[in-house]
Amino acid sequence: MFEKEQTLVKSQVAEILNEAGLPDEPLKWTWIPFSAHWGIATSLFATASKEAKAGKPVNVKTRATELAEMVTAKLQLPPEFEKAEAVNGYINLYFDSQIFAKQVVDSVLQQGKDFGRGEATGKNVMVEYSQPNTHKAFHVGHLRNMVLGSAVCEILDFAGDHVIRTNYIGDIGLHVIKWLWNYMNFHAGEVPPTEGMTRWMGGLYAEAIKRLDENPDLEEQVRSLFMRWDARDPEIVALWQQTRQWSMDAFKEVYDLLGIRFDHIYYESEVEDSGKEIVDELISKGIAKDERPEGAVIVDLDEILGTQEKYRVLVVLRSDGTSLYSTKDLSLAIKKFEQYHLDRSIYVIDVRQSLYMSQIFKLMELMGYAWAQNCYHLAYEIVNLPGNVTIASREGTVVLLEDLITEAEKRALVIVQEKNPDLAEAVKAEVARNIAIGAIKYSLISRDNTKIITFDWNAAMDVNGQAAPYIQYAAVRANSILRKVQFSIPKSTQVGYTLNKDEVELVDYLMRFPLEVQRAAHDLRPLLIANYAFELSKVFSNFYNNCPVLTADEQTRDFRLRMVAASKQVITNSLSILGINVPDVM
RNA sequence: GCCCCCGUAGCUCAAUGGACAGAGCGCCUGACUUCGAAUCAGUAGGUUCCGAGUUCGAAUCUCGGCGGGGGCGCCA
Repeated sequence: MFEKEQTLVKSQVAEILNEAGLPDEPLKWTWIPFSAHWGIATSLFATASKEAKAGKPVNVKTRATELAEMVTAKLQLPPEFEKAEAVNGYINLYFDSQIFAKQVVDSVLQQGKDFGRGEATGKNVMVEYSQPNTHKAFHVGHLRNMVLGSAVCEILDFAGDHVIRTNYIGDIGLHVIKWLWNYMNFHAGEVPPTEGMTRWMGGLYAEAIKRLDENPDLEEQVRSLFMRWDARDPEIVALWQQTRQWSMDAFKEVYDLLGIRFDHIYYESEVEDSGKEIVDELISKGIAKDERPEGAVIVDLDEILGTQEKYRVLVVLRSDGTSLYSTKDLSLAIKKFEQYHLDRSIYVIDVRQSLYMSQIFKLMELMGYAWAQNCYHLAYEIVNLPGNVTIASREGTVVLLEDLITEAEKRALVIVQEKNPDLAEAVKAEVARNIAIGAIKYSLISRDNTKIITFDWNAAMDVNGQAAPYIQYAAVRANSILRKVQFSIPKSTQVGYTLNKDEVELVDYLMRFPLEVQRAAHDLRPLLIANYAFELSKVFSNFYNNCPVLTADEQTRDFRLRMVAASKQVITNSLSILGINVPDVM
């Protein structure tokens, strides 16, 4: 925002340095910290350092101070700037509070829900996330993927990319065959209950694992069932289709509840055959070695690339000719680029698959696909249970998603009941849902992708401190003020009074949102938005406590009302790209 | 053995290579007749795991340790 004014001043500074015959060193501009006013700043250490390296006998620190003083003395500030200061080798350029505050608030209110949206980049970016396996249950480990992936999609979209949100359903593979085997032998004809379908599906899978662990001889039956699937035995295919649909129906409920959506859904089963064709191609090209029947079909990446213990060996087909995850992923990667004209393909997958992902990408490169370098593995750490216990559906150490959400809603409802007992029951339920889901999502997003999250019931549903409900509450309070004036926001006028520290800080934070969006998109880190939303809410809460709006004199009241409306808007926008709703009351 | 990630206040975590390392929780003390106290103000809490190096400047980059976690041929 205010790029024109900023660019003008920045180029002026560069010109002054240039005219003084100083080395050309790009300046890095940041915000001025520790100030009741706001503006932009840059240090001159880099320039001074370059001078010193060029042989000039200067002390970098004192020279930077000198330069900063020289520049600020010569600078012709545009009227939008209040003053320029040289401090400790820094140039601080202060904005004129009145003028900038008006501009910031005006643009927020003009742009509304689009405030912060970046210019269209014209880039097609595919983000694959969620990737659930049918015939298994959703648990909190999957939730991190969903929440992260979905937020990344919304952030990229908001930042200006054209995003294709994709899901990749694990609807076939050994786990499905094991489930079918258990169903056919011990649960033939049963149908899932209408409530808790994923629990039932997951339960049957865990049972299959248990039976097979207890009696390894039964593995033979599973293998022969896999062969029947491979031959597309009609009975197996029909049963598979039926049971797979049960899972898909259950998934849809979860996605709807969490407000998660997809533009395209791929299924493993649809890329299985084409994957095998690619394996044949790899063999004929001499990239893959066919060691069947004794061994599998493998690609020795280290041997091909001349690396050592880096890319290792990728198995692309089982020795019995059945497909693996890799078989299908090869085909899918190609299909994605063929179907959409992708500039970038992002895979949101947990960090344990880092080697595997790099193998797939590298193999694509070896096959001659130039786009391989535009594939990116967005790795995130897993969610553990207390005591470093890994969540595993086969171990039964899972916290089911439906249980988590149900419990969170229950707890949220108790609080709503206590804080706001007069609300209609339906409203209470709606509010509780927004708070519960917001709290869960925020707890997963407000940690960096590389950090392991230890799941804890209380932490996941935390409604105190740095958590979604705090942020939602700030927006709700803003909304309450606006309701008092029937949501009639005064028209834009000059700011006719001196803004205090809280007001300046509030406008400062409002202004930063578009930049935070770009940064979060660039780094693929929703955490940055989560932090920003909290900081903004905190600043707004300060403003709320210290700056009376409705009882102020007219001039003050009018601009403060506009600040309140703008704050509500930006808080809402920032939570919105994290997939968190803001209720009207709570 | 090779590779990746993490290590910051008692706990959970932040911090585009920049000015004084910050929040939340917890502890203690205050503020509701006041636009909603799910709030706010204040107190206390640090050898940023250790050691070198690069740099004008390092929690951040490089190297070497220590501690924890993960990955490495037919699971996904």
